[in-house]
Amino acid sequence: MSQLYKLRLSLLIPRNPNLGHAVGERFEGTVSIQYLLSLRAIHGPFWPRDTDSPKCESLPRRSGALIRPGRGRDPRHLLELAPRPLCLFARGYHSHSPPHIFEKMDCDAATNFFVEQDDRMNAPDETEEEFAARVGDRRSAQGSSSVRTGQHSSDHRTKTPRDATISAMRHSMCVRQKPKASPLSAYAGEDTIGQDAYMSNPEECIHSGKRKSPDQASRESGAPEKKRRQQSLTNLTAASRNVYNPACNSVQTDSPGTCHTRSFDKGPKAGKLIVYEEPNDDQVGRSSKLVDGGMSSLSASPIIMQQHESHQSDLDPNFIPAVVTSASGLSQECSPQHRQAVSQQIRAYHSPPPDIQAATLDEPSAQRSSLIRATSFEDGVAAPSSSAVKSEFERGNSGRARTPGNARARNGSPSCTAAAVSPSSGDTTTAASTQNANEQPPPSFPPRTKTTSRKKKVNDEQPPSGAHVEESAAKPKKRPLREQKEMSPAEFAAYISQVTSLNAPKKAKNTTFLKGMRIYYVGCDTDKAGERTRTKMQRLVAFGATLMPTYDPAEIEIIITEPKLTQEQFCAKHGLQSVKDVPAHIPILKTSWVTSGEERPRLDRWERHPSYKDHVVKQPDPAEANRAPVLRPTTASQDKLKANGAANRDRKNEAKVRKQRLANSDESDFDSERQSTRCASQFTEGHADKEKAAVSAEAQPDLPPKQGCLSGSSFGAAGSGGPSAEGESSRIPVPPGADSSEDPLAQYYGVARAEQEEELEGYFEVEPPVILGGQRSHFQCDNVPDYRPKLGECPNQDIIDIFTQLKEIYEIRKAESDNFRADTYRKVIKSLREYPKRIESREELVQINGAGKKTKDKIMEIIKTGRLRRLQFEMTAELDVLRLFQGIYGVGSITSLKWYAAGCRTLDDIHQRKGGIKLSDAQELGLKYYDDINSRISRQEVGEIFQRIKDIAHGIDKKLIVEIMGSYRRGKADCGDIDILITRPTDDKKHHKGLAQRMVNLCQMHGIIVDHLSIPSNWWSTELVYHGLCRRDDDSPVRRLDFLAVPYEQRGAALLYFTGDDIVSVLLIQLHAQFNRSMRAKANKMDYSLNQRGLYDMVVRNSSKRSEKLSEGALLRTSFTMVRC
DNA sequence: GGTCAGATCGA
DNA sequence: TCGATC
DNA sequence: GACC
Ligand SMILES: O=c1ccn([C@H]2C[C@H](O)[C@@H](COP(=O)(O)OP(=O)(O)OP(=O)(O)O)O2)c(=O)[nH]1
Ligand SMILES: [Mg+2]
Repeated sequence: MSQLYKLRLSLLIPRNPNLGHAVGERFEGTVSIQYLLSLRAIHGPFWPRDTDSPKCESLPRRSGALIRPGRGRDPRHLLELAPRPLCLFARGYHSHSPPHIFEKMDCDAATNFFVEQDDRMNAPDETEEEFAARVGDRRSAQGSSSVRTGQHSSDHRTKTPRDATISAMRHSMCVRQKPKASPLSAYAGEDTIGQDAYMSNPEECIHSGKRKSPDQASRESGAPEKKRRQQSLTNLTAASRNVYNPACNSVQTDSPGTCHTRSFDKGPKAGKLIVYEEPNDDQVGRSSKLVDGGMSSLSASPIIMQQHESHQSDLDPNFIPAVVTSASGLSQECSPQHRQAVSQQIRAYHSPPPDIQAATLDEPSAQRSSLIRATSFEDGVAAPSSSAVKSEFERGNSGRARTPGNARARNGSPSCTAAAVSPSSGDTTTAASTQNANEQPPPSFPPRTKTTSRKKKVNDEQPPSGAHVEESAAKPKKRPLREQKEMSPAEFAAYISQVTSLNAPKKAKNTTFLKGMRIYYVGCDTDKAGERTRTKMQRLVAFGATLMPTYDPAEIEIIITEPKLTQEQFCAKHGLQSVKDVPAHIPILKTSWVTSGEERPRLDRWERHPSYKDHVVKQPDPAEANRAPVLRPTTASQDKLKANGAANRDRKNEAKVRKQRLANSDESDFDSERQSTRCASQFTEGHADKEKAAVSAEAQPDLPPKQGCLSGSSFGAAGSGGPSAEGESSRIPVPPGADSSEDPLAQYYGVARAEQEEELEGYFEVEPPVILGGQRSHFQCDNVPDYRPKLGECPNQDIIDIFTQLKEIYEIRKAESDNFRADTYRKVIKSLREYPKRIESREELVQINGAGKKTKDKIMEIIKTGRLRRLQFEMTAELDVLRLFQGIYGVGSITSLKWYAAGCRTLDDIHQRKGGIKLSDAQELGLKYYDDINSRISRQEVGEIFQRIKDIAHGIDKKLIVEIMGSYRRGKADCGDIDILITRPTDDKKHHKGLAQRMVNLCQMHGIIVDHLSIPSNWWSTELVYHGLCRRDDDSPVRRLDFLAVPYEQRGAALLYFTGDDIVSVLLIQLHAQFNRSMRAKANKMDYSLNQRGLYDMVVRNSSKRSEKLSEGALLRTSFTMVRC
């Protein structure tokens, strides 16, 4: 029995000016708790605004009211705004939406609820009493009962014939989706379209499935599929024990086109997926579609993903079971019984209309999809106040100058003016008139037209001659480290060294940071090298280090350990009495030392770490002091030596130095090195000061902060701040003097350690204001929803700003570690933004999702002291350079680091190939069009370009479905690129193979496409990815253009993928809200696999034990994607 | 102590 | 296989 | 860095 609540909701999402949606207003009425929950589930947690009426006891405070549909409007329209149903999952899984939602909304309830939702809301003219009387009694929801019965009710698969099912779906959709003449219909209009499209889906599938001959199917799937099959079989063999008999799955499809709801109870965030199954056509057409997620089903827009036929098409009946069998692999984690149980939960389900893909795809106007609206809604929620809204959308990325702040660091402007490359002349495209996609290969296969010289694929490779192209889909997967043979750390060290050395010759030159350094790494594990240990070792080797497998004081130069490893443990591992036994000349550093390279060619960061090592730390300062000195000398002998200098610890100095350098001009490596060294020494002093300051509480925050600021912010500041010090440092070589600083350092260490041990890497205090200043406008919090205490800024903006900085740092330097920390910060930042009031106590932090102990500590520190000590220490200079380089298309963290190490500091350096660096074709273009590519594109321009391309496409084949995706589809005010999805119905038995190429060729001829960034491996496929550069006209900037062609059956999944989630760009870094990732993670957790092609079931993942065998069979795939049959 | 999305393309 | 990108 |  559902409880009723009075609800006054305020829709916090202002209208999205780009989509012309008006969402706001208010709704007052009575609804059931389920309704509330469902809304919340869809739209994510919102802060309760009016706490007066809705008694949301059952709802966590935070999850309060979500919406505020228009006054007098049927709030249900909001459902139609829901982006993608599965969003729930995503939210539930990644975004920290309280799991309880899933708990409360069990599958049955959710499913039924959706069907009945009409009845759960009061009619406009209905009194509360009336409503209560009606809704209070569950059975009252008879209206849709028939539908319900057919669709959801039973746990057993409905026997409803396919047609019936479909019609039932339609019916349900109608009921549910189209609120009576809702004012929203304006944009809800798609529903109709959606329905049609939706309905056609299943039918088409079946159709195509049956229509296709097994032969054909197998042909299409091609070799890869076979391979996979073989592999899978192999796998099976290995794991033939636990057999999961699909036959046991009552859900089996005997009736065609049955929809199943699958529920999952794994983990706290369990949810469910509703799967639509095609008729069990043994040979072909078996496809499972992910209709949506539990609650999502309520949304008017379910998403359907169909598997590509080819995936299953050639699976023979026998094979399938086998595959399933392979699930035995899973059995270890998930017993057959369990799976069976789960599967039994599957019920027939009538999916709601899938407007999304259908609508969009079928309907040209890209804008009006509800999805967009939905998304925008989401977006709005996240950020905004009305004004905010605007900001949300408009601000998008535009706010932050795409031109990286780095630009300043840029000495020379990259000649961005380069003219577009003229289209290749002899294009076959010419022929491109309107031809239909034929089964048969085009008469003359279009030659690849890449302007740039590319040798690679010969497009024509796949002769269209009728047969064969493998569209395959076998996807290679990377094999988890754990699959590798088990080895002890020492063994692995030796192994990795060897392996690397074999491959090294090639790369060697780029990975020299640690070249020649004999490093002994000690992880936390002893017996066998775990994932972390392996990763670290690999990294060390990758950077050129000579990894010593065992602890041999005579051979070792440096010891690197994990922060967590205590000195006691260290000693125990090596049979030492105390760390003191470690020769003074061997510094014990943390892993971060390697990655913390400062500026110099070799990663210097590590310098700051010399002090850390617990062992060392514990030891009297002298010890460390000694080490540091020793280090230098050592380093002196080697290139890296420099880096080692204790001095290095201070990044600030270096940063400053660098900045100066940059400002002045590049200096030779030598100089730079020397400088850094000098600086370092001074730094130490600086640190000492800081330390003192820190120790004495914040009594003397000034000095330290300033330094920090200086280093971090601007030159000028630097000069004024720690003036003499820095100035001198750079000028005065600090020879042994540096050593003198050792003492101070020692102290610093002591203090620092305590803090550092926590894991924070050394960092200096920085003045938040300075750092934060420029970026603020880019934060979503800029505009705050009215329910927030203050408009314009989040109550915890300062914390957010600091965390944002940390996140950025980790992202730019992800090459050196991983990106998971940045992800964590992202989550926390998001949570903080959603938190309505100023955080004052640690207890409150419980509500900040994603914040663990360390994060909480940081937050508290910020609250108490106004700053995070550790924060920046980042050498802004280096960071700026890396960021600058990463602004070049095709250049990521690793490449930027290499270039930096090679001595490059500006784009001019890159141009000149300073240091002998090499650029790929794409990077070349990225450099050439640096500014263009890094600027946002107005919707207007995107629309124009898209229209031209679309026209061209339709000139080739009117049946081509060409739709714009990405941020444009989401309604963003500006776009980073132009994403276009291409597909084509196959009802006339024709396909779009080769048409994408013709599109590209024609676009080139028309001067729209100017160059290519990457070309599909096979043009003759219905499934391909193309990246290029285009421009509206000769006077317009060059823009990135992405084509994604997919088989018609996969359009749903492709749409889901390509539409993605909102992205907030901050200083060249894209921060995806992670919609795709989270949804995929969710699917994964449920033992499904979701990708741009569809949702796959029966994914077999290597289990620990099996891994051995598997690994042996090198061919082993990490997972098999099967379709339930 | 493992996992953190899953895929394509270039080199 | 790795790096970058979607 | 968090979570399982
Ligand atoms: O790591 C990623 C990046 C993107 N995508 C999907 C979602 C995204 O929406 C789509 C297009 O990518 P793009 O980089 O163009 O992002 P966008 O959302 O269009 O934003 P913008 O182009 O404005 O930067 O590809 C992913 O799945 N994973
Ligand atoms: Mg885009």
